[in-house]
Amino acid sequence: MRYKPTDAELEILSILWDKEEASVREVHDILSQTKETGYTTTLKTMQIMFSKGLLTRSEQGRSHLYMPAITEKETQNSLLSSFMDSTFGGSAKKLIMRAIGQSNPSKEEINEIRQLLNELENKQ
Amino acid sequence: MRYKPTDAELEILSILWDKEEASVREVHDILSQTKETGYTTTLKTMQIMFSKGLLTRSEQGRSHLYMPAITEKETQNSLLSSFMDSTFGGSAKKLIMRAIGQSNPSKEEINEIRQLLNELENKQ
DNA sequence: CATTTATTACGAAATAAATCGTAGTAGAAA
DNA sequence: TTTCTACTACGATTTATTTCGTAATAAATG
Repeated sequence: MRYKPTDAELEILSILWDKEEASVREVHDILSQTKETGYTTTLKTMQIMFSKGLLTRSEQGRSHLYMPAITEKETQNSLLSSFMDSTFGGSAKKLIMRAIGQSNPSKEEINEIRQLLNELENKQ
Repeated sequence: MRYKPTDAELEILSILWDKEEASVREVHDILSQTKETGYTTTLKTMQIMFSKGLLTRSEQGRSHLYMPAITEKETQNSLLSSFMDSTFGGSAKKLIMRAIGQSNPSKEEINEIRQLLNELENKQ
């Protein structure tokens, strides 16, 4: 797949990953809580996403019900890898260390990360 | 500061962070090793970056010597934080766990990350 | 049945980013 | 001195993305 959604597309995808499926109206109502935007803008963006294959849709009476066509995880992975390339010269370590340093994780989070490191080490 | 450079700008900044300072010609020669692009495109982009305050420059004979006006670290931090927001819903933990899982760190890298976690824990 | 409302479709404008061509010119080379 | 070369400046075009207005119409409401 490897399609890189734009910013506006990603906002809509996030809503749909959360709700599983939704009409343009529902998406727009959520979107407009945090962003000044017109209904037809949301509609048009979702139509474009449908035509690009980012969303699927089914007829629901006279309107449509939209669903994401790509998973949250594969999209995050693909965006993460291009972000890592462009901003951290491809170095995962640099990105990870910086994110840890910048985010001030709680004790619990630190332990979760430790556990993941242990698991990875055991697999090697 | 908090200015978010575009992709093309970031590529140029990366070269200048590495070389400290460089002429358009030098930047372009490096850039064109990995990317099909014309000299005046690089020039124009750097002029725009200068006018935005992303670069400074000094007269060097008839040409200019450009330097980054923002540091690598502050730029990475700012980009990291907006990437975290847009792609991982603001969750540093999710981003970190994913990056670790995806990157398959070596034993040495795992230990470096562990050490950073220990340091953070001791500070709390 | 007539009117209002909610929806889609779609063209087009607005905005942002990247690209390139041309003109002018200082300095180097012939 | 004349010609060539390398550089800047800058307008304009191209491409991508986002935004919005209008028309058409099905369904709901009065």
